[in-house]
Amino acid sequence: MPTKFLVVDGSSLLHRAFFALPLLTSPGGEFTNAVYGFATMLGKVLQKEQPQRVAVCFDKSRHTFRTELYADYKGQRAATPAELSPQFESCKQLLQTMGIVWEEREGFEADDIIGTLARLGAADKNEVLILTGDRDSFQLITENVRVMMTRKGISVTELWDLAALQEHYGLRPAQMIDLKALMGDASDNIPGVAGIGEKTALKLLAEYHDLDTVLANIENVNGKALRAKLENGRESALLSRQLAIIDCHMSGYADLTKYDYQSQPLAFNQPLIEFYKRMGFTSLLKPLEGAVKPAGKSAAAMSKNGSAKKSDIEDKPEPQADVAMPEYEQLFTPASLTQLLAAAETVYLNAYKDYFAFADKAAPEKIYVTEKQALLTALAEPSFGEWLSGCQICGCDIKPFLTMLLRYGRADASPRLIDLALAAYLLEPTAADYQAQALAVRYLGWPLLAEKQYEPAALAAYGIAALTDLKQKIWQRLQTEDLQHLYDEIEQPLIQVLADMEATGIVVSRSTLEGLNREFTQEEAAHAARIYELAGHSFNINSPKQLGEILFVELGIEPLKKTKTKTGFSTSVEVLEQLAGQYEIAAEVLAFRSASKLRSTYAEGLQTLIADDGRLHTSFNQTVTATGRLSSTDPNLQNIPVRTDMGRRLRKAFCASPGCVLLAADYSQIELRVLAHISDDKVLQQSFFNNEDIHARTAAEVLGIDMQAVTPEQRRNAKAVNFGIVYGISDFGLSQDLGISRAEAKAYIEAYLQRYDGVRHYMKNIVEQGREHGYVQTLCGRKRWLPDLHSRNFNLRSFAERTALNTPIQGTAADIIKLAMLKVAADMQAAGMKSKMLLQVHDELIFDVPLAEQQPMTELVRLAMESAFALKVPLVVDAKLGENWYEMHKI
DNA sequence: GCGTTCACG
DNA sequence: ACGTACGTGAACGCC
Repeated sequence: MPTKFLVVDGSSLLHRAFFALPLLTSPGGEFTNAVYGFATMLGKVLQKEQPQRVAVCFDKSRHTFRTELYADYKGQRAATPAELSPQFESCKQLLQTMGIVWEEREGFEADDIIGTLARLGAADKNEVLILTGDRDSFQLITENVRVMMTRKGISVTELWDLAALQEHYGLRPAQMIDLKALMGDASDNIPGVAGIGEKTALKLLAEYHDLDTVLANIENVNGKALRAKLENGRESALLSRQLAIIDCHMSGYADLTKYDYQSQPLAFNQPLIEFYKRMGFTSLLKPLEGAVKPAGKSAAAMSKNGSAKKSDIEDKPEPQADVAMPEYEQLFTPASLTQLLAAAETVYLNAYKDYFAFADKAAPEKIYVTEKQALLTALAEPSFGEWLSGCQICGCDIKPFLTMLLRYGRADASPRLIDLALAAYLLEPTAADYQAQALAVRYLGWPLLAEKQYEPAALAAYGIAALTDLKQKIWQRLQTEDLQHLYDEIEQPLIQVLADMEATGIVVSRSTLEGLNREFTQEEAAHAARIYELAGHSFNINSPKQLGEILFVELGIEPLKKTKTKTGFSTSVEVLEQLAGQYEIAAEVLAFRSASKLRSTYAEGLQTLIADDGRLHTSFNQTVTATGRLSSTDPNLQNIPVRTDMGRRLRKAFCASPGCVLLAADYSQIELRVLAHISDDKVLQQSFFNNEDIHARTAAEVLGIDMQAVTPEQRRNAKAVNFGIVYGISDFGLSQDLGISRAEAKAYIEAYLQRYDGVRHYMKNIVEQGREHGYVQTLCGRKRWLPDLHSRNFNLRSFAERTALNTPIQGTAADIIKLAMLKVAADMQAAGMKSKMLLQVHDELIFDVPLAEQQPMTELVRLAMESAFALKVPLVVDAKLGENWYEMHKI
């Protein structure tokens, strides 16, 4: 029985599929159309042909032996679209899950590997089938080698063998090379003979059989013009022939057994199911309906009728059950860790829950795991800290470990850091998970784990095992995406600064919070009592469902709005505010809610997180936001109330250390200044050069009046418009914000854009740019991918367009303050300041400052922040000093 | 675990 | 005609 060997041109098929199908995206936002097309085509052929061996070949880079021969080979070819490039990686993941081997080699094209494999595979009367999207491989056809080519997009495949070639071209396979040598190939930029196309070339080959004979008989060729063309094109034809010949004798492919392929029913290939789910290929999961699952939760569901429910497919990815865990040694006295890893220059670190896994990069198979408690004890060992400070740590999200070192014993620690989570964040800032296991799934094609089934210690070790390959892959991607400098110059150095801030913490007065708690509780009770009185009975005011029922059913108030899911009545502020004038109960609910929020989230909530040192140690997350901002959790110290006085009084609890004051330095209008720079809008820029009241100026411009004549209300409206511009304005949004009609809002926006022409152009250009590249960028080059700019869904597309407008502005502001933090930290160290940076609140930095350093710190911080980044307009910083975060006095 | 609400820039 | 402002995190109710 002869073997059937399927050899696939991966590069060609992906290109084919990419251009044939609309730009599809996965739930996670990755482009998927090419992979989808590839998967369906490959699936069909595997099904139909049942090959015993399969190999998929890819082009490696543009540089091949053909470009050595002829620099312009494929020279005119457009760059691979940004939406396609990442799909090659996804495609390789697909192949891995299917157990299919793929090949690529520097200096060669996919065709050369295909040719080599076809030659070897066809030996001993075995059969080879080449699946491709172009005609280049026709020259490889023999008795035993056939070519299957996709046509009409990807829906139809046609089979080419010796007979088909004879019928269509009247040629033998080897003559296909000569055909190309004569007629050239526009898509590969093979010149051929100028002025000779397919018709003439075929005629010549019919008469003279091959190129050499044609060239030897030029004088016999009919037609003077044609003879001249051939004479002039002789060299070009010979070169073209060289370029057209596929190299069928590459080394290293002799062992074909590595391509042995075992087809597996989808239901038994959990990694493939995960992959399809991740890609959103629901149609490819169809075969699962009615299929029997191998094991796991769904067994019970199937026992009744023998078929899995449809919901099994639509559920979240079901993780793989049986993955081999690496071996590791659990150390309960990790002082020995110092000895075990003492010689390591780079240490791999992976934390999972309260377990920390370590390994020496030079011998990564030896993994040690310790529990957090044991590690904390070990921190007291001087040698441990010394060793750590001298080595390099590589892992995912290293900051919590560093903060721990700084907080518990090793205040001097500053190891060099390679944080793959941060690197991956730059590549895909909207991903949900940057743990090593998750990155291994996305970047290495590892199967999704059923984490519940494993010990945390084993999972910590499992992540370690991925780090070597992840480092390679992610660094490579960082280079090709041109994001390395953001990692080197911003994110990586920021780790240490943030860890210092977290370890330091901010003093919070428990007694102040307790006092406020009593006050808020009283306030809350008073409003609750009045609400029950008005309602006629008591109920849970905090339940939007119960409240809606009381207001809009029992009391018969006309409902203004439904909740998003349309399951109930909306009781949001905007609704209640509209009702507050007419119904006392609405006003009371608003007051109740506000007191309730201040009590539960702040007065009580913050107290639970005060540490033994009397301070709050927040965590700044560096990989959460889509724009590059930081976020803060446990507790969130970036949303401490400020807008109402009642709430603002919470800030009295945030105090300077003894003998210190707090210094707060915030950027004035940083986002509008960034907009003035990016849009190059001269009116906006002039405002900042003149240090004007920016909102008053906007009102004056839009209304065509004098700045001095602007009323407070006019200024307020203009402010809303300025905010709207930064957010990616819509007339609806503005009308909601200002409580005006859409028509009025629209007129306002139009008037604004009349005066701010640069902004109008920015809004248009940035969306176009995003559509073209697939992403938008900040001034520092931070990227955000926006596949929905191509969506045919109006909603998704509009959202993406507003995001395209906002992200460069918000993200650049985020870049700037990060740079400022680095500069401030460096300058403080250089000046030997004892002050401490405590908090970052997006456009504001808070410091703990010894009394003696008030003056120099204020100057240092202002200077560093204002000079952190050179925009076309000045950056202006307002600074304040005070004993606590409430009483701050401008300086 | 998800939806609603509301605190911040 | 579509249904909307950008970016977060925490508490709470409810299933």
